[in-house]
Amino acid sequence: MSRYDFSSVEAKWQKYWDEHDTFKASDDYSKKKFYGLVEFPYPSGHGMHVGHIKAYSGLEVVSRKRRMEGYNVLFPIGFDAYGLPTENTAIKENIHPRIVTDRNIEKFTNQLRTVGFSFDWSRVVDTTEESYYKWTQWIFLKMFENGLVFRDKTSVNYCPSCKVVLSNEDSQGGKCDVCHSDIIQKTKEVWYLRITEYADKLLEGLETVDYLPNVKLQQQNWIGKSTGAFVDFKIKEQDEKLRIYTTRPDTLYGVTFMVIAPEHPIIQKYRDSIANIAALDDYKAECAKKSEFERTQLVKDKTGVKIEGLTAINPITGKEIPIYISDYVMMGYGTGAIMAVPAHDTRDYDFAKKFGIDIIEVIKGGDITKEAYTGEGELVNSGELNGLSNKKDAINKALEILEKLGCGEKGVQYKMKDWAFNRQRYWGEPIPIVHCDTCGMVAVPYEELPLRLPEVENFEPGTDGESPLAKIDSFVKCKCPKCGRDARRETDTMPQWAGSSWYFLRYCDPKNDNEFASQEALKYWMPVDWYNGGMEHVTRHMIYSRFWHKFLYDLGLVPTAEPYAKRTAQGLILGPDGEKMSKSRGNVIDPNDVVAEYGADVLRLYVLFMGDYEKAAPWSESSIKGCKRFVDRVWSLQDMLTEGTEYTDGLRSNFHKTIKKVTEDIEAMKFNTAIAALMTLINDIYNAGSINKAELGTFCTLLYPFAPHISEEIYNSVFDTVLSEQGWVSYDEALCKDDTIEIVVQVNGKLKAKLNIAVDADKDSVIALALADEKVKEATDGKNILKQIYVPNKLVNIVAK
RNA sequence: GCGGGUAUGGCGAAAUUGGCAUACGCACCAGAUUUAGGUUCUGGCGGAGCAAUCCGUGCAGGUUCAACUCCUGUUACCCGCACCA
Repeated sequence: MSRYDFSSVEAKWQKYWDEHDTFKASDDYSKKKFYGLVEFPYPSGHGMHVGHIKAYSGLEVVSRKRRMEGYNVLFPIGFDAYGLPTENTAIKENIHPRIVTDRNIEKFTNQLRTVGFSFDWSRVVDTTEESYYKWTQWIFLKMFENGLVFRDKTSVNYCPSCKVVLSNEDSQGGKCDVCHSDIIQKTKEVWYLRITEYADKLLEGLETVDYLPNVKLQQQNWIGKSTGAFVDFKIKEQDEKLRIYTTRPDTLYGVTFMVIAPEHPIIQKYRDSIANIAALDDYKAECAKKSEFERTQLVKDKTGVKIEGLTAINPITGKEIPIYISDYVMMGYGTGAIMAVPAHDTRDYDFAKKFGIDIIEVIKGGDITKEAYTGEGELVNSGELNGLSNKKDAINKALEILEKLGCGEKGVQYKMKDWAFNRQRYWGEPIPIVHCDTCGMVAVPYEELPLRLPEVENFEPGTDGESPLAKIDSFVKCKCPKCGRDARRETDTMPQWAGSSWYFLRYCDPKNDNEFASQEALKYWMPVDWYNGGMEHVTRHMIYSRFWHKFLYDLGLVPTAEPYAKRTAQGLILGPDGEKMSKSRGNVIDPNDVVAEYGADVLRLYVLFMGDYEKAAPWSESSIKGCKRFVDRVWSLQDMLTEGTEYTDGLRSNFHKTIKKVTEDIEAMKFNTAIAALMTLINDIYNAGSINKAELGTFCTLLYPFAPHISEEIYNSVFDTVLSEQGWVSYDEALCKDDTIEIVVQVNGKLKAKLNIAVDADKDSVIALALADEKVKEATDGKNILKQIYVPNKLVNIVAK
């Protein structure tokens, strides 16, 4: 057999699949279905790197296997094409983002096709197409209609480099998600989606889905539900109450001061009666200047200013308590005010030490002269709460007292905040709202959707966070849909997460002009049976899309409460240097180069063989050669081909075992060991010296999900039929076992001998055989045999002393 | 600081979940084929030792006939959140 010419074979089968619609999902809703979803890419100008290939290869293998198992498979792909990098390229090269997007999508498409992924190319979605974003706007208006959209003027995350307002999810770690600049806080009126309204549903829904434990946990932590109490403290000098949130109302007797955020409105309200208002203003201004990063670096060194002129009264003890402002209390969480219990909270403790405030122990167990005690213990110095040592009981009792006094109640808080939903940029979906002086905010009528993105000369954002759309008079000036008077259009656009929040629904029915997808299609295809993607999206895209989905579910527009039944994640491919792949490090591996040198099958095999699918692993230029050799050895199997319609005796159990292993490993995403099993099998075949037709057919089938091109080619040349149109192979559990088996004989746990025995031999005969062994005799000579352990088909252990 | 994870040959990694530690691949060594090899094939390959044997899964203990696997403690690295009251 001549050398394997991978490039012509791969091109041949890609053409065949394309022409025969091999991977097109059928509209026959009577079949059993499988919906496998991978995160659609953002088509950047750099093209894909091998990390994308790994991300898609997992479900690619599963999907190919599922089709052979008789499922109607939906395995779609699309492009999440709105976003800043495209717009920045457009500005730099002075061309329209549409052109940049089309160019990039073409590049990505070519790359994906070169690798031979079995996507249904007839269902491609592009979030920037009118036929798609029309429905993104439509869902937004539904939310608007249902009170989930609002505007608020508060402190927001702002990226000075990108010149946009960012959501909390987009500014994790105090850095901009797009350009990694430091985020600053700015007071601005922005749009919000009321995602917090769905916090409980998002949390509860996690109980019903099959996500990786890690994915669930990160979402739980991100939502960050905490239960506690709101407590009202009277202000001595005013007819006013200061409301705080605490998780430990049982420590109320230990409160020796209070802290409110520098931005707390009560300061403005009573500024005339605060003696040191100038000092408070100065402190507040200083805090505003600090970046998120600086604020978190100063954890130990607490700062703050005492308010002269406002004093709180402890509702339970009646004691007077001073109030401070400090930046360790955030306006964005709870009520922006806390009761400080320095004896039992490390932050309050640090603050009290610095400002010389009393520290009163109310929970026994620690040494509060040294540090705050945050553990559990018996309550002391706490009036009627004294003696309680169970935390839960103490909290309930405290709540009871507060409720009786009418100055407190149970409360729940979430770390998750409402979703800042607008960006001051061009390349996004226009927000379909009109501002009318008479009617306020008015929705663009549904029949006018899509509200098209207008043509612009200049995509540069304005200096003070103003969208480029604001400069287009013809876009901005409009009539109010309600009253017909002159009005202004909203000029901000949606964040890039909008389009990806429902794309999996569109795949079910991508060409529909009347609905975002038909109920019939949704009922059949949803939920997504298996979703695979990156860990970096579990607290952004996944939370957002689950929120949109749950909203649509509440309106009766989608059939399932959760969009994804199962979610897994792939590990990163690191550069050959072990560092994260990035353009700046220059360690990016281009899949096109790999395909050109080794072929698509080798690339596909290698990204799955390199290690545990869920773990990060560095790319190795030399290791990939092992996969290349394997593919060449597969090709050479044709040289040892013999006739035969059944497995030969010497290889029968090897084949059954390998079918079982590969079948199970694919389901468990253990692709590396599945491929290793195929390598072991081919070594066995080489040792046997020949392979018959039946065996080669099975081998090609097992290899097909991983390396479909060479599998199709060999199978086709041997059987003259097309492998991708055949079924999956089965195995017989009984035939996975050999007739005789090697078991281990140990004496006192140390390996002494190996025995070949019949499978399922009885205990007595095996032990007799073991005791007869020379080495065993030697090791047990002159000793008492205390115990004989026999694990069937595994080992014998003789315990002797 | 809190939460989660990982640690096994020179390297990437396996181990039926308590039962032969290192499958499979890379690298390396030896032999064969080849005019030649960044080809192919065969064999070897945890450490020490001539050997029998001993030691060996981050470290220290423990449970067990038997521990990479379970328990206690500890160290290092990675990821997520981070003054969340």
